[in-house]
Amino acid sequence: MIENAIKEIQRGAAEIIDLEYIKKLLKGYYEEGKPYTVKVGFDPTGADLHLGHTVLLQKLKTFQNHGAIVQLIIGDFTATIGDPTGKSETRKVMSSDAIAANAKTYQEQAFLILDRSKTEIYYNSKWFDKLGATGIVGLSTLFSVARMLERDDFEKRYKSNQSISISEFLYPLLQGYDSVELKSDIELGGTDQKFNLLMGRHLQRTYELGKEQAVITMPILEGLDGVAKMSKSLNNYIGITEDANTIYAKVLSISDELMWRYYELLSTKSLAEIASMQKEVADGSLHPKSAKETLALELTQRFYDEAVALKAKEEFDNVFKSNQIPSDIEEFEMDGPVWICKALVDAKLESSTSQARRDIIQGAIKLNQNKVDDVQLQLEVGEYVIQVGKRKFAKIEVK
RNA sequence: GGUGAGAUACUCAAGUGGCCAACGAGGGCAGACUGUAAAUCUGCUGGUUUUUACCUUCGAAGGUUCGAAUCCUUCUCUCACCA
Repeated sequence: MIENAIKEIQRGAAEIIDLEYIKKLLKGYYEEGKPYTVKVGFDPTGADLHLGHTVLLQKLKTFQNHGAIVQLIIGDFTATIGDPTGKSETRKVMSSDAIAANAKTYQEQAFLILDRSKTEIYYNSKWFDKLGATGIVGLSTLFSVARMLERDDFEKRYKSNQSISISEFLYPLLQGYDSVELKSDIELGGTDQKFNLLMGRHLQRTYELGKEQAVITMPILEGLDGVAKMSKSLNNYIGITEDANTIYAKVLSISDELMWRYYELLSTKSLAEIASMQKEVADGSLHPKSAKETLALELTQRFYDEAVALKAKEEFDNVFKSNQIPSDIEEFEMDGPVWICKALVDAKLESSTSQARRDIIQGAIKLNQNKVDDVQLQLEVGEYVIQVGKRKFAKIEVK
């Protein structure tokens, strides 16, 4: 049982620090019924979850299946500082209302995966407000600048002459202090969080808690382009609240290589199953596209249900295999006659009439399935289905 | 506090008085080919129904000039070295 649990926990993990401690916790649970805690932080500056976040959530769910209580931290205090991870330099100071709203949407989305009854929610302003300036200065004496600069992000930025603000040095300390306050047993995060996670261990030792949290880092999921990490700002993400058709279509658009990565990190199929599919694709007995369809169905189904997922597949096949028009497209009404470029902008298919003009010249615009080649075309009264490229559609009624 | 270097479009980066809506690369979008995949090839990539034209843009504000991304002044920000 414990062996099995360990295997599930190790799956896909980038690095596990102090596996022995995790084994001990599992033993404690299975032999004596002792619960243990797994901490995870959430930065409330953005609340829309995408598949990249679910890698972490799935792992937390695995822990819940094996007796863990998840400590979900809403970093309302740390949000005022900004995590230096990555490059984001400027971040607006958030109002507490906005943080509360983000925290709420975050929870709604997170509980699509997590077990609510095994999750505790904390706002870290609760202890940081109490800590005060003295406490924070005290905290900052516990770590040296030289060690802080060992951190990869900082080192790179320092060497490439980019600015690092003092407050950013504070961030890892504060995140680590959360672990002291909650006496966490395990903390999870992305590989880019490793430094911050290790800080938790360092501080727990300094504060003599008598234990040091184990740390598990999960790989950062690549976005749809297969290169950069999945993120909303790069627009290479699959949001978990997107509609079923979109999720299905986006999964199908990833490269074959990336598909295996997604299988490993997102699918609930066993590693053995995945390996055998991989083999079948390699020897030609399974078309890579149908492997991808299976994945797309699984992921769509996770956030909806089987019937909806199957419908998404059917819709997709209709549109792209048989070149039909999607059944559910946005409709716009406008007064005629209307210039086609203007209509494209009004239907939100193009960002400007100049862009629309360029796309017409390139033959990217179709009107009722026929290519448009006249930039000056006026749409007279009637109903039209207008299309940009392969995937953007709108229905326009000219009055 | 002192000295020096720098800030150009989504990113990197050329341009040091008119040939600049601004070289090049990446990214993005579109076309061909496909499995809406990848790879490859091609085109586009500030805005505007004046589209071989016009308008706005090179950290900010002023100034010089017929003309400024380019010269001058002040300011803001970044970095390096010294203290």
